Amino acid sequence: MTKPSAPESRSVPEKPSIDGIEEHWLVRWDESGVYTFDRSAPRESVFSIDTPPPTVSGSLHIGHVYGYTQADTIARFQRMLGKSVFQPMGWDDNGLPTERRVQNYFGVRCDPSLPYDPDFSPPTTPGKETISISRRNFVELCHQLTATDELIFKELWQKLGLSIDWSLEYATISDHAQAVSQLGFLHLLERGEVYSSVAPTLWDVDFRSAVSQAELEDRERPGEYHRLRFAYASGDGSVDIETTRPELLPSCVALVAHPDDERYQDLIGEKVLTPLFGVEVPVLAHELADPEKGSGIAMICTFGDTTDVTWWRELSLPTRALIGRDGRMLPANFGEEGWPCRDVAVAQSAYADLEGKSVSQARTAIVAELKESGALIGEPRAITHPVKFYEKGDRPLEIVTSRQWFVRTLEHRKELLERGEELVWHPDFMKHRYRSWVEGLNSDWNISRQRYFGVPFPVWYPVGNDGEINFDAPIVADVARLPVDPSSEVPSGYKEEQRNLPGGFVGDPDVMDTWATSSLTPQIAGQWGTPLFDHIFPMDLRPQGPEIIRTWLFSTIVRSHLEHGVLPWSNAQISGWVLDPDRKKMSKSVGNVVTPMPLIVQHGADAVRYWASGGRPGTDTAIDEGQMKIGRRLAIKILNVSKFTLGRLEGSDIPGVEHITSPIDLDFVGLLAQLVRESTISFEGYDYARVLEKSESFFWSFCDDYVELVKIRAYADENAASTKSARATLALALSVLQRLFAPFMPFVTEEVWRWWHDGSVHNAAWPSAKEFGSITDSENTGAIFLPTCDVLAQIRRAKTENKVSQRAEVIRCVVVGDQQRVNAVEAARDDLIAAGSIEVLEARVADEENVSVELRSTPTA
RNA sequence: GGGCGCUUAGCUCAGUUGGUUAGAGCAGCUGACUUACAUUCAGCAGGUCGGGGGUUCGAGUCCCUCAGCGCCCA
Repeated sequence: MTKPSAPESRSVPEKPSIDGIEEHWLVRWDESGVYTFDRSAPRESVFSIDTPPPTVSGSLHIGHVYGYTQADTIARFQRMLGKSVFQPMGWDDNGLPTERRVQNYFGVRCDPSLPYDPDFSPPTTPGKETISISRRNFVELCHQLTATDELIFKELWQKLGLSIDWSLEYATISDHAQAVSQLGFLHLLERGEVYSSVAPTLWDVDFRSAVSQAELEDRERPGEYHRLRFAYASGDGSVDIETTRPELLPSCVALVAHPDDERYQDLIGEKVLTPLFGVEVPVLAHELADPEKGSGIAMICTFGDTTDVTWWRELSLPTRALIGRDGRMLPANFGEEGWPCRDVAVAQSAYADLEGKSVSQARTAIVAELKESGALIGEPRAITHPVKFYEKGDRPLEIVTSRQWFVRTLEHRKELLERGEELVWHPDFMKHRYRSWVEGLNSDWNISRQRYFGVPFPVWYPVGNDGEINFDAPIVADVARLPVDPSSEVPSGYKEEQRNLPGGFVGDPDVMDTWATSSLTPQIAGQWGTPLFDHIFPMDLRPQGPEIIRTWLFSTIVRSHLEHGVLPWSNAQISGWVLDPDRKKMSKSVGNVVTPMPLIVQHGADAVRYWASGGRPGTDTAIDEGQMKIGRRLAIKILNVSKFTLGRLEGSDIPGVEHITSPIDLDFVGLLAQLVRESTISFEGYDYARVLEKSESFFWSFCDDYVELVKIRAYADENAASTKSARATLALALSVLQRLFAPFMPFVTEEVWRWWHDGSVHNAAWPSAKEFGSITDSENTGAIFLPTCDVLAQIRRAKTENKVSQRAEVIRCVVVGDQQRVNAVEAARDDLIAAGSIEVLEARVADEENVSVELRSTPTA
């Protein structure tokens, strides 16, 4: 612990203020490296935190302030416990949000077919016409824009007082991060944990990119059930199905009903003909067919939704894919292999109306055809149903068949569930979110994205002499060369001239899903491969919001499990939502998103942190400027009481704990010891909010009761034991309270701490029992101080009720009560007399409990 | 459809393994310029703890059930 400085170097400002202290201490902290991680610290004395880096292209959000502050209180507590705290900050810049922002900000579009233009510079404001630029130019703009965005974010985190070691700053699109990401990929490839395959893929037709299960969301959309009549292949009867996607009829491969559905028992195993196209398809049974839905029998198409994919896979059905990557109907080849039908000419003519049309145009067209043919029974029936969307997309997802890289997750489901149990969740119930997500996984993790600003796959593929690309034998990059860009670099053993030619090679054109890189933040920030990594990994804490459990938290566990065979962190602290002042969820579309900087400027960082620290893990909190005002008031009170208390200690040495001898002081310090003990336990259990609440309540009692009781005594004869006792107690309590508040209000506590200490409060030791010498809290703790406070309150009440000043003199005060109460009053007699301006104080034992107060002059009421 | 969480004073929230008369802050009201602080201090008032049922000597707390709100998964 930092020793109090010599009295002569103690300096308490005449008129202390919290204005300007933030700028002052930010500079000093930076200069003196208060938050610098000690790389020499052994793992057991390190506390490492894996904060998910924000996407700087996103907007500054008060939710970040909320969660990051909560994690920072833990970081600061651990630092004060003596741990070397590894708390880096990064920027998650790769991926779609940045691409979109660059497109809008500069008015450009990436066209990978264009050559690089070294002289290109974007217009200062986007023009009317979108400018097409090469991939490399586009990526350069991404870097350029994120660099400026990063500065704005960094300023916010610093202003908020996050105790980050900025020398560890990282970005998920840096060369280092790319190398880590590619290395991680190659390791998975080597072990067969990642594979490429042509498979049904969730596809956003606007973004022209694959999307993973984790990026899906259901949206309720209006739709129409169309009742279609399928004739039996035997020619002997028909069955009606209902579908919201009649345009997929030409890619129908089967009908399906629930195995227990009595209506269709006889039909299962039979064949039917699709209307218009005359394609013979089987009627099958599967549990996922919902008897309640539509007519209870559904058509399976390749592919209308994810259930189709499940049926297709589990029932081993053929593929007749008709939706292209642009969302338009592809050419169909009825009569050719894989496209059987009764009459090719009829089928082709029916399809001619659909080919090349968008999904919705094709629907209109086929409905007209079906109507005409009589296969559409009745009018379409309007319904509302959940439709799968890419979370950032505007049109329903389609499912296309394409080659993608997948990380194996399904076969590790059991182990991943066990990892979820092994992780300590704060709050505990958040683990259900993880469990239900893992249990509901229905596909391996697709990590291919057909985008530009991301980490490329470090592989090429050989092109055979026949011009066929051999995807099964990828040429992997040498580890020493990472990061590589296969679109501009050449695999060893080849020459650039051989690119895209028979006998040569092609580079993998895709980039990785952002999560494929973001899931490696421990490895990126911890500089995997260097000794640092072993000092910080596995990490201690992952703080994050609840909305990224299925993405970030999950994918990070997957990577750590597959790569290292351990959990990436031992604890996960899940914050709640920040709601707007009316307790509504904030969203851009509603326009109620609150940006944090103005709040920090107006109320001060300590005040905003006070508000954020009041939100318990997993608990939603409304933005409450009232709470921030209370926080500000608390900061000012800390300032003032520190000034006052230290003023009492001026001109003398600060007496040590051994000078605490007065009974009420001993009792008060016992309560303080209790507070410290409980606070430490709460903090160790990640219950920072309780620490703040308890400390705050104790602090106000310290100010309003203890200080009021002893302020006269602390002024009295400097050499008297009672004076020394009061001064020692004041000093100890102040020192402890300043440190208890330090994780929450780093600026004001640093300000007041430095008035009497040389080092930073943030490097000071967390208060502990040993500072209290032989004074401990026990069952009887509070037996003197608390009744004394009660008596004092009764005296105050009498004065208030009689509308006189609190300084008004009491001629006579009689306290009656049990023996303990009488003992307390006797023990605190001198302090009570001083604080209450009492002339005669009597205390006697009685069955009843009462305080009678006789004032000198009672005003005529 | 399955799951999780929440519901306590006008507002925002505490309330630990069941245990005196359910707490705090804010807002409200009434007072006091009290030499650290009026960015203060003292005091007052305000609740059948969402509804119903149960276990118990005793339930805000445990169990069942219903309702509303929020979220997760399918």
